[in-house]
Amino acid sequence: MALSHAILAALLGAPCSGYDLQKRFEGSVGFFWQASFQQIYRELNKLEELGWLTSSTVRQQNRPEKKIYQITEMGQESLKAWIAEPCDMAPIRDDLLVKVFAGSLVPTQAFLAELEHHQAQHRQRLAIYQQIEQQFFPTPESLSIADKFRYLALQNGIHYETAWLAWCEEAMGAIVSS
Amino acid sequence: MALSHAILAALLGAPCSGYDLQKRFEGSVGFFWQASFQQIYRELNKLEELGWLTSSTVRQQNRPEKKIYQITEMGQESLKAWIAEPCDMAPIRDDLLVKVFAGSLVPTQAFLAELEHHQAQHRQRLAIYQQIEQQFFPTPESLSIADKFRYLALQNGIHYETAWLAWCEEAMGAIVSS
DNA sequence: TAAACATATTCAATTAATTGAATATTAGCT
DNA sequence: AGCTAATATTCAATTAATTGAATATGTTTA
Repeated sequence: MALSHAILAALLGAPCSGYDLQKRFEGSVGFFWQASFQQIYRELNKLEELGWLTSSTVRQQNRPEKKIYQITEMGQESLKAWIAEPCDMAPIRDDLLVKVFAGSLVPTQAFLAELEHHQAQHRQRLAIYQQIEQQFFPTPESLSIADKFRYLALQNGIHYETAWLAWCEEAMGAIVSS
Repeated sequence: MALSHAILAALLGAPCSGYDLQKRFEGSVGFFWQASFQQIYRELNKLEELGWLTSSTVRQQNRPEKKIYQITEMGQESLKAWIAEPCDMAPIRDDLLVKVFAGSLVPTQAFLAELEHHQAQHRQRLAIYQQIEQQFFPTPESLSIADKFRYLALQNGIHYETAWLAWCEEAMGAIVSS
C-alpha cells in the first residue's frame, strides 16, 4: 500500500506534524498520491505503532500543541524495500473517460462545456508544475541525486498534463465539427 | 460513483452476462475504469435492485446457465444525468511516481530495471490501443457519433501512453548519466 | 464583539476495492 | 479415469478511501 510509503517519503526531507504533512502533500508527493487529512492522521498512528515513525509532542505558544513525526531506521528500511520491489503500471480510473465513452448520450454543448472545464483544470495544474520547475529546478543539469529524482517526478507530471491538454484540443475540435 | 455507470455504459452496446461484461471490460471501458469480476457481479445486483437493469436467466446447452442483464429506461436516464453533471480531473495515485520521488534511496541499477519494466508495460498497452485503432477506426473521419466518442476515449489512451513512454526515455537517460 | 480563518487532531459511519475461496457445468486432453 | 481449462456466479473477510462532524486555541478582520 502506497499511502504509508508516500508519507515516509514525504518525511524524509524533514520531520513534521500531521498538519504540516497535509500541507506538504499539496505541492509534492500529493500530486502523485493524494490523501485526505483524516487518512494521513490515521496512517501516522498506524506507522507509529509499526515502529516506522516516532513522535514527540511539542507545546507551542499561541497555538495548540502538535506532534512531530520522524522516520525511524526501520521506516527507512521499509521504504527502501518497498521501492525496490517491482510494481505494475497504475490502473486508470477516470470518470471523464467513461463519460467520453458514452458521451453521445448527452447534448454536444454540454459535453463541450465539460471538456472546457477539464482543459482549464489541466492548464492550471500544468502552470503549477511549471512554476515549481522554474523555482526549484532552474538548472536541471546540476542537481543532487535526490533532487534529480524529484525533478523526474515533476517532469512526469508535466508530460501528463501536456498530453491531456493536447487531447482536449483534439477532442473539442472533433466534437464541434460534428 | 463511476463503476455503476461504467457498467451501464458497457451495457449500452448490447445486453450481456456478468461474465461477458468482465470480458468486455478488458478491451474497452475497462481501460479507463478497471474492476474485478467480484466487483462487477456485486454491482450488477445493486443496479438491478435500483431498477437500472433487468435480468433474465438463460439456460444453455453444454454450459452453466447465465443471467443476461439489460439496461432499463431508468438506467439510461441515470447514466445521462451522471454524464451531464460536471466532475473534476481524476486524482493520480501512482506507486511508481512516489517511488521516483524517493528513488535516490535505492541503487541506480535497481531503479533502472523498474523503469524498463514500466516502459515495457506502457509499450504493450500502446500497441493494444494502436491495434484497436487500426481494426475499429480505420477511417476516423467517417464515424457515427457514438463511435466518434469511443474513438476520442481511445485517443486519450494513446496520448497517455505516448507521454509515459517519452518520460521513460527521459528518465532512463537522466539516471544512467548520473 | 462576532465572524472568519489558520493551526492541530480525532472519531465515526459509510462506501468502495482487494483478496481469497467456494461452487457448478461441460469440453478437451492424457 | 483424472486433469486442466473455460464458462458462470456467489460469499466472506479485510483493507482502503470518502464524508461529515466534533473539539480546541489563537489571530485577524469586519
